Amino acid sequence: MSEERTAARRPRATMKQVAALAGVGTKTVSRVINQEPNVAEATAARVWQAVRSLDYHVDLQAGSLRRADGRTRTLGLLVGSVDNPFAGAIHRAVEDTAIQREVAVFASSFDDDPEREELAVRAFLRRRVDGLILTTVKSQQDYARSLRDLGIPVVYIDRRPADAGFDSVVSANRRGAAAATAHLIEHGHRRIALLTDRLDIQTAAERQQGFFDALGRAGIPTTEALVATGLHDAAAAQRALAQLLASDEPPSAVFSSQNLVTVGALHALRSAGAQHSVALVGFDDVPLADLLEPGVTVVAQDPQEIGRAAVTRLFARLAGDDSPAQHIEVPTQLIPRGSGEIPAPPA
Amino acid sequence: MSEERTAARRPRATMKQVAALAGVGTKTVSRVINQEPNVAEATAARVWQAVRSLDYHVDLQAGSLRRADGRTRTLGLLVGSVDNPFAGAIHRAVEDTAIQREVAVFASSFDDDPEREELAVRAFLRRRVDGLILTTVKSQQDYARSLRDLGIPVVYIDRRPADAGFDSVVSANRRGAAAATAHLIEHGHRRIALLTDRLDIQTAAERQQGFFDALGRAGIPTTEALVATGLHDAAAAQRALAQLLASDEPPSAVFSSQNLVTVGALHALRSAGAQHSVALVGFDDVPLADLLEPGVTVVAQDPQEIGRAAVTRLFARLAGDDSPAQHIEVPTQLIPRGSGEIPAPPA
DNA sequence: ATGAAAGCGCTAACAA
DNA sequence: TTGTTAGCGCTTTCAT
Repeated sequence: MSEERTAARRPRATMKQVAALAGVGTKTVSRVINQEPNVAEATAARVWQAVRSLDYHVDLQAGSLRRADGRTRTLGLLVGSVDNPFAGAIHRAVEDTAIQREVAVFASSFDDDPEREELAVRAFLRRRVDGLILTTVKSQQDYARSLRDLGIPVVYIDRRPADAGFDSVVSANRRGAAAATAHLIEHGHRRIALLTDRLDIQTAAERQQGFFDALGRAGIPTTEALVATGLHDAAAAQRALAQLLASDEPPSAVFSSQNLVTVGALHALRSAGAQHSVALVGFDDVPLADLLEPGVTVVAQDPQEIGRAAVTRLFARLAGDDSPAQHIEVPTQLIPRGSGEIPAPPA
Repeated sequence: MSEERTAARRPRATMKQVAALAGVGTKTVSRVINQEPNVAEATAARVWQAVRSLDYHVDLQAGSLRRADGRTRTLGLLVGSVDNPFAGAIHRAVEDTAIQREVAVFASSFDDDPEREELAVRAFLRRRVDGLILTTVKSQQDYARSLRDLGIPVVYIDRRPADAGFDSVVSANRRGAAAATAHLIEHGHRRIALLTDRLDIQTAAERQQGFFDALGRAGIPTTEALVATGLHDAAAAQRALAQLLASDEPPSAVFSSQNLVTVGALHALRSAGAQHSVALVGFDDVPLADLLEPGVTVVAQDPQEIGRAAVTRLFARLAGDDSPAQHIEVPTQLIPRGSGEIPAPPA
């Protein structure tokens, strides 16, 4: 029988035990642990000694139950999927700021499912998070009233909520998409395909608008555009573009409005041997885009900055900032790498 | 003055208030909220009514303070960086299982810094997580005794801890690296460069061993190998390989032992115009590897399976499984895509 | 500088 | 089926 498994499972030491061992009251232990003033150095030393000897770890949860501000030093982050590089970069930026303030982050994925959005927010509430950074897909955030009434600050990222009274940080979706499309038009394209996600997802809808904005400005009738929507993953995007490419009047250029969709489009172009003849601009950067042949031209987002701005806003609210809600738009950047500069074939 | 900001900040409703409104005792509310048996349907209905009308959300933290098992329904996950796709896939797999059990996940990044590993574990302890899934970089997990004494189950991922008494789930690092190297040798290479991370990182050390295993089996003297270590990001890897390629006796093949290192190597090869002449096999898959020219041959890990196996193990421990520690090795898979099949130049 | 007592919101144990 | 009381580990308040 291994020693490990039969080892006594000692329960967590409590502040009371530490106090007893150090020969002080619990409040003094509390003062020492929380670095409050007015503790004699010798007393503090005895307390730390007892802490070490009992391997004591404070229970922050119990403390927050009684603490005046009621804070749990905890924060909830909801993203499409923690597995998506866009979300990963945001998450990291949020964490980097949170950790400095000794705040822990609950991260959840919701796959753009309205029901899971609701459930995730309620789960965060039951855990008494101090604040939230949320991606939303619902047209109405019905839980928003609860949050406001409870005074729990929320910053929306990537998409804006129905209620403009909440802070938000989003990319310049419409303008970025228009810039991407205009870039293709400048290279002579008129027959441009739009590959995009479900239109109930705000970013997809806005990027579609930007696409149409650019067509309109160039006087290209909307009817010439080839629009495939509802593409929620790379495989769907690949199928959709493959079909368009095989049609009688295939597009000479493609605007893919999201990172996974771009990946699908790249596969479709490659399968059709069209990567050097059909132009492509993607919204949101993809890894190794610069090493492909041709390089993938993208309108890059700045997820790191989105996360940073959001968490900064959140901590400002937690510090008592009650100025009007800010709606931050993080600029996108067109990065030409080759695929977007393929000219249209002569008419 | 906007109505939103002046809105009354109503404090959280308590169970007591719900009980009062429903005209029942708090224990009855508790029973209803927790779906315990022995509550009349009519009573339950009145309670739910009160819950809705007060917008009540139970405080799980307060509950766990008194609950017999003391569980917080919370779990800590420590990874290199939540921004790395390898970690993202693991995280997602962990979350998918956790959410089914209504367990929330704290995710932290530690950048392979031993000090941050220590701090992260202590932060998790103060939050009273029920269990931990940890990546480690320390040679000794000095916090491990605390965890065992406290009876907090831990599953290590990606790297094994010094104490074999803990469960672990890792990739077949040594064998996978040997397979990658053997693959290059089979294609005629003898002068092979190894690009790897800091050797105090266990995975880097094991993959180096695998590399040497393969050289040894092929009778290639170690002295012929070009080894660059301490490469912790893509930029460092790129610089290191660029230097090797510019030397008098450049390698004819490269084994890069980690995803970021592979990305750096790809850039270096491209810059030197050597992507079609110098062979490359990477450890851990990289996004779009199949679309590069040539495709990137890799020994793919299965992060999704690592996460799934780890969280499964963890929940088993939480359910009382006290069988001996399991050390799971998740197989890797060599995926030939072109870069690893470039033959050695004639001697 | 220190400690005693009360109580945060909940669940356990027991009583009715 | 329901309610009452105590107490989880901590911080507050107020005393000394």
